[in-house]
Amino acid sequence: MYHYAYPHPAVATDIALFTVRARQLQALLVRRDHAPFRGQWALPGGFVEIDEDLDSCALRELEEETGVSGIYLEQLYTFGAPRRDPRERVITVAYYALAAADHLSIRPAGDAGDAAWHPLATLPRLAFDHERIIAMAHRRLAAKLDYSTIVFNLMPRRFTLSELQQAYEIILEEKLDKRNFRKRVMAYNCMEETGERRRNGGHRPAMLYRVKDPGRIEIVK
Amino acid sequence: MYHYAYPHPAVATDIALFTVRARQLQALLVRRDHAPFRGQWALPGGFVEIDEDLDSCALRELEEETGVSGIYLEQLYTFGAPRRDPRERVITVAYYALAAADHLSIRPAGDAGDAAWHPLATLPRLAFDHERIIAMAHRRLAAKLDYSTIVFNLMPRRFTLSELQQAYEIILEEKLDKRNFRKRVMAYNCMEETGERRRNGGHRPAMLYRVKDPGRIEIVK
DNA sequence: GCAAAAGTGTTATCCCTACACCCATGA
DNA sequence: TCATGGGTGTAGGGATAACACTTTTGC
Repeated sequence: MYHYAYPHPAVATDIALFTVRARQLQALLVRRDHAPFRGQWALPGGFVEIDEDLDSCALRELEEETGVSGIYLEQLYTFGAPRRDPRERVITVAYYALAAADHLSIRPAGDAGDAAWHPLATLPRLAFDHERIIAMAHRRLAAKLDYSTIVFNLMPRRFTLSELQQAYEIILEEKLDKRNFRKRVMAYNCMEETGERRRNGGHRPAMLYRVKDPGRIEIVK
Repeated sequence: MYHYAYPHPAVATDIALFTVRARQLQALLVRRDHAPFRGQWALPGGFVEIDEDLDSCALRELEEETGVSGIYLEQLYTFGAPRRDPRERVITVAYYALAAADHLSIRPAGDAGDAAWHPLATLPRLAFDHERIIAMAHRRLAAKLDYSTIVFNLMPRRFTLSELQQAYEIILEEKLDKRNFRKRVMAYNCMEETGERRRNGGHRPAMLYRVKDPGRIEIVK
């Protein structure tokens, strides 16, 4: 037992991990197998350990509950309404994360009985205030597309310009002009041709690009 | 005594309240009269009560420690490095706030033995990681000037366009062109002439403006 | 009359937008 | 040969940036 002279809230992190799959923006959800909200879908997340940094907690929880690691992660907002968790006062530091859909192996483990991608357009009812967290993360991501190169965190190692454009269109929920789009992303000067092309059905193969320096992502514009 | 099966961190809020005074961006600091960092300057703030919303906590602490109320407040970032407070694990949800310098009466009270404005250019050594919080709040404020009308939260009820321009210049740390500036803020269409002018030394008096709808602030652009 | 800030328009440049056709492939 | 997505350039319009002189006051 741990005791304190004043009541302390519990602190957790929750992570909205996004990817673009099957031409949809999808979030990784886990099915809860404890009360409250047992059986319902929720964001991966959990309580902060007493000697653990917040970012580390988010990464650890994501790894434990879903097997996902090595992704882009950014703090989003802290939600602390007094009754957002029926058990006790829980303040959650929400994060959002981005990953490429390809060979990201989802391994359900830990608290989570199940982990799966869900399109944002057809989310089930979520536990706690997790719909709000996802909505805010989506807004933030869409805003960042306009002034940063954050989008490359959603792309696989090699990708075509059409795939990149699709990612933008799916997140922003609007069509973009192909020629203007290409001019713009080329001006970022952070991609290079691989020289290889992808053959993909009955049409001209598309050039595959890669990010020049995957670390130096996030330049504003 | 309150006890828990697992250790719980303490949760606090800290508030970086900015104003523009004497042609400088200044932050409101309080002098600590308890350990740790006794006698050093710090941001106003304190622990979240168990049934209290985070925003409410920030407003309450600001009021208790400085007497300031009725201002613009926005959540900034949550800082939770394990040893940022030597007493126990304290996670702080940082806010920033904006106020007009005029008749904002500072009343030192509560935990704080003293409260005073300090120019960001000449901050004393601060307690905890409060320098980082102020630096991040300044960056956020500067960024928001470019795509919102947040600046009006720093202006008194009536102000001149030169004063408004000075606020921009002080926060952005760059000179702006007078004619272009006026075109731009007039295009926001959220100010109106009061009809009165301010005589202020040996030159032509300046028109005083007011914000049309102080509530409807924050429109992006 | 002189110093000092208030006030006021026009022009050039750059960026963004709109827009249509040929190319390489698989069936 | 036809259907499909890949790939390319230019011209017009709107927004932004650069720029200088007159006005009103206090001393």
